[in-house]
Parts: sequence; structure tokens; C-alpha cells
Amino acid sequence: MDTTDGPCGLDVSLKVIGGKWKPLILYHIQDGPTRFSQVKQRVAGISEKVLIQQLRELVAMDVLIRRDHQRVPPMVDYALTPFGKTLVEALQPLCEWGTQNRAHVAATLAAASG
Amino acid sequence: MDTTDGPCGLDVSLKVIGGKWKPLILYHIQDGPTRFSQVKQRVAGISEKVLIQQLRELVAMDVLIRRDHQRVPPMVDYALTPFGKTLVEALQPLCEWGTQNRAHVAATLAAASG
DNA sequence: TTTCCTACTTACCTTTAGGTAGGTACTGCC
DNA sequence: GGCAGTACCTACCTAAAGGTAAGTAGGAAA
Repeated sequence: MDTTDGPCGLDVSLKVIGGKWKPLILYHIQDGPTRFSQVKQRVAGISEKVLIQQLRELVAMDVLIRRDHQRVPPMVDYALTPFGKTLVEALQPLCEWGTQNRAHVAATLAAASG
Repeated sequence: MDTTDGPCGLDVSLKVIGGKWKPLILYHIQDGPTRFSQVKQRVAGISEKVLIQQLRELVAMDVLIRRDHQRVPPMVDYALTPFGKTLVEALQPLCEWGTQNRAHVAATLAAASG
């Protein structure tokens, strides 16, 4: 039974969307090309450093594409690649599950640890 | 536009299955009650400390149920709750996405960072 | 009485993720 | 010359996740 290194592809998915912010970033970019400053605004609470870091990783993984409009002041935007779109689709059910069970999870956590 | 704290439920899902091991643990438990030692065996590479920790968290979040058979030597097993089953179902697409794109992701990562 | 077995617990260390505070480049405008 | 505006970068720090190695409980078997 050699199911050792990832029988189910979840390890791969988690490698791509793992971390605290990536899912949120993807969510806020899915409707079309979005400027850096806009993403920063929408994903409230994220620091610039971390945002850029995550964006770079997503670009490196072919999930996002970065477009530099060569202007001053700088004008850059990010958009989903076709590959990125398939990921966002696969994310939908989990997304809905989370939405439906937000209260349940919150309540369970509150009961358990507070 | 107040999409600040999680418009999409992914933040909730990630809170539940976040971390390096939980998806794998869930995967290996989904077929029925599984003893601690069996999980440890199947999820190769995980340490006892971390495994117990993750199992406890999953139990606390009502995803797993722990059954202590009150024996010596100890005999304990873990199984999905109905709630946990809905989670595993929502996880399927991402699971498949990962399986289908394992090569692509690996190649992209290799090209980018190595 | 010692050993075995299993599911844990504890103390400690390393690695990684994330956060803060500042700085840089470049051009147009005043 | 000095400032505004945008997308970054750098150095540093903290917190959390994860890993290692040891120990504990307690009845059954030897």
C-alpha cells in the first residue's frame, strides 16, 4: 500500500494555494486583471511585502500572469491564466462548503477553545 | 465593498484543513474507523506529536470522532463525522485537480526555482 | 519483577510564515 | 529643487508550525 507521497492530489493543491492569503488573492483577481494597489485594497489586512511575495509565487506557478504597462508612476496588473482558472473552478466547492459552514465552524471553535 | 473578512468561504475551509498534514489524514481515514497506529503508518513521514495534535484539532472541529475502546494496551480509533464527510466531498475536486496537475505543478516549480 | 504494547505527553530545537518600518526608482507637476 | 504617485525591495523581528527524542500509564504475559 504505497499511498505515501500523495495518493490524492490535495498535497499538490495545497502547495499551490497554501498559506493564509492565496485563496483570498485568487478570489479577488478572478473577475479580471487587477492592479497591485487594488488587490492590496481588497485583501484587507495583508502587508505589501506578503502580497508581493504571494503574487510572485502565484505567477511562478503559472496561476497568475503579471502585466507591466511600462508607465511612470508604475502600472502593473495581475490576471488568472487559463491554468489558474481551472484551479479557481476546483476551488469552488470548498468555497461553498466554507460559506455554508462558517457558522458551524466558528461555533465549534468557540466551544472548543474559548 | 466589504469583502474584507472572507466573501468566499475558503478562509473557513483553510482553517479546518490548513496545515501540512490534515488533508492527508482525512484521506486516509475516509474509508472507515482507523486506529492511531494505522494512521501513523499510512501518513508516512508524520511524527507522533504532530499527528496527535492534528487529530485532536480535527476532533475539536467536529470533523473526526475519537473512540476509545478502553483497553490495555490502548485501542483508539478515529472516524469521519457526518460533517467531516461533507468536507471530504467538497475536497474531491481539488483532490482531482491536484492529481491531474501534479506534473505540471512540479515542472513549473522546478523551472522556476531550480 | 521485568518486559511488551499502544496511545499518548513533555521539553526542547529548527524552520518557515508572516509582520513592521523603512527605502528605492522614475517622471510629471508645481 | 521638491513633492506626489505606484510598485516594488531590504533588513529585521515575532509567532507559529513542525520535528526530535525522550518519558508515562497500566494490564497481560513471561
